[in-house]
Amino acid sequence: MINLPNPTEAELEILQTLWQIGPCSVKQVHGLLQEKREVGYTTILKQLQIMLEKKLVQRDESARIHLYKATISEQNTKEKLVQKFVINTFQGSSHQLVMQVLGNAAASASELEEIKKLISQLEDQDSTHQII
Amino acid sequence: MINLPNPTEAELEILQTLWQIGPCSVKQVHGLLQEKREVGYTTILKQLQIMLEKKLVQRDESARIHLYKATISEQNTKEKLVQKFVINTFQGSSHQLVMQVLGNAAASASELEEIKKLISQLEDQDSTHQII
DNA sequence: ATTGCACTACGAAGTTAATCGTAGATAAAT
DNA sequence: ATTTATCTACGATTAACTTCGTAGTGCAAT
Repeated sequence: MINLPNPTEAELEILQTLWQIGPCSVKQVHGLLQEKREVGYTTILKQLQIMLEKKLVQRDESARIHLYKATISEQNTKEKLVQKFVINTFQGSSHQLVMQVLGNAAASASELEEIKKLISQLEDQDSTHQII
Repeated sequence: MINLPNPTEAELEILQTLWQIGPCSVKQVHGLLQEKREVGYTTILKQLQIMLEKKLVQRDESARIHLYKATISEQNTKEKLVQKFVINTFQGSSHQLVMQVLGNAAASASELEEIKKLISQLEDQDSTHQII
């Protein structure tokens, strides 16, 4: 497992659509992004070509219309992005980040419930095999 | 209240030290950052000058040695950075971010406790004046 | 007064990101 | 077989960030 570079903003935007709907043509990706903001077709094409060089995606060239798909997983990518963000912004304290987000974003009751549930699970784990 | 641009990575690094120890000379900032990584004196100087133009800092020029201080608050800045990050990476779902972080970063028992406490407070608020 | 030191100002270069226009190639439609 | 539409390839441009070298300025110490 070689370590690929973190995707940039524009690249992440494209990856999100690849994650959502699987292998795509340039046209498809462009169509979806176009709904959100004005962007040229060749811009997306070029991005995908760059991402191919960086091995962030791979493509199927068997047909005339090339199909691109992400080579990196959504989960793993987001983990790394979060990690970097926490280091830059909260000097490595993910706990601080959570407090910040919870205090800030109005969470719905059901969301809070879900988070509580996760915490309970974590606490159970902690009591058995200590992580920290 | 005009809206200042989000600080870049290098700028954020400098802001963190200004937030920590208050108004600083270039020398002080450089000294602290130097402990973490190799960086030239004039690099920091230039950064601070740029940040001055952007109004991210203001400076006291009364003495020969200029003193810089942050014009934007730590809290507010981090809020905005988190907001942007959540939009880019989790398509606006801060709830997803929290789940990701909690599931990932091993939190200590006391930290989990603290988070639970915050959630309880939030739930109390919700029952009185509905936020969502 | 001269020299030296510490600080600021400014310009320049190197990088990376992001965007798009033009050209060339392939297939489809007339 | 031409023409038209649809793709891909590639180069160029622009802007932002980051970094640092050089030069100038003024204070301080001899």
